[in-house]
Amino acid sequence: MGRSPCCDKSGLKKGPWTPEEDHMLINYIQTHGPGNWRNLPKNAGLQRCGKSCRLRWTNYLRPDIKRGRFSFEEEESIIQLHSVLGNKWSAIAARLPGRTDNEIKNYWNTHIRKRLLRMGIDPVTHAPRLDLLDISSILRSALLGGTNPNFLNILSGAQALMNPELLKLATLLNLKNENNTNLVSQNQQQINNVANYCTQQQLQSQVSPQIQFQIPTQTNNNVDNGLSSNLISNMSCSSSAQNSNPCFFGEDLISRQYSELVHCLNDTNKSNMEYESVLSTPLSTPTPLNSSSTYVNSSTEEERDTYCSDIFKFEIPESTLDINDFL
DNA sequence: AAGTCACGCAACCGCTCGCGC
DNA sequence: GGCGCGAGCGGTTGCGTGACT
Repeated sequence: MGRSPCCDKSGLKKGPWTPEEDHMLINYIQTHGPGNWRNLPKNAGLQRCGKSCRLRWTNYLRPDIKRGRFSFEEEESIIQLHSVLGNKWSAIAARLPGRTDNEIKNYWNTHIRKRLLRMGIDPVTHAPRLDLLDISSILRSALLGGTNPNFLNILSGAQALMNPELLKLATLLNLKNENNTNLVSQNQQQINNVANYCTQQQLQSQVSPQIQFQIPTQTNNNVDNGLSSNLISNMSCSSSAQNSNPCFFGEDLISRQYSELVHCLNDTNKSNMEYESVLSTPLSTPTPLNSSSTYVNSSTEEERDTYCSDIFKFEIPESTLDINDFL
């Protein structure tokens, strides 16, 4: 079955609408209401395709359309909705009063998409583009005890892409390794388990759109239940992700690996005091994704970049990581 | 001042879906 | 069930404009 043209295109005008055409269309719709787009141009005296009239009305002339710059709240909503709905622009527009699907689509393609790419976030999956960073090698370097004076710098560079709890763990291990060179040889297998997990997680995260939104809650002081459970919850996908993501990583394996690791760490410590002090220190203060309190509508594009970077960023204050505090 | 380039956005195109016959 | 049609949706295009050289 051949596709019939939406209208007879001969003699119909294309291109930008003139103010006169807009006025004619508005007048007609105000009198007769929208609908029956096929006959509307003829009845309104417009030399336009009905489809073109509908688009002009729905995307530009409709009185309830909100013009102007997108607010941070709207931008945040778009990102969140897009992570769930994908390129369903009409569905996203339905949840943003006054915005059209076309406008949202354009804004996504010209602003948000580019910003996410700059941040190393895949705009399709909303996952960090870990293919740009060999995290497993960084963690291995830390976990296997290679004394790397630039380790914290490496972590700092990686911090925008990594799970904050992994950073804490790797940082901690690096520091512990400096203090106890026997740790590696004694617990090689456990450490390798974690490193291997990180490698798998790195691969998984490239197809898991939910991971980057697993903003952690405040770290629990309890080493065993706090670190491992919090870390596990962040490494694992959300319940919805578990249902949809075939790559979901079972919690049993993660739990076992981290129980082993935490047990290993505890064995090497006479006291948990310094360990807990590390964990209780606010290494990260992630900005809640849902928080709108930090938004300023009049902010510049650069400020938005900064804000959006902060969504995925967790600070590691140098003072917090003063090695002397741990020794 | 003129030319070039990059960007943003309105509009178009082609496809799918739903409904009535 | 098949067909025709209208409407809607998502991807793409092309023009206007401002920045840059």
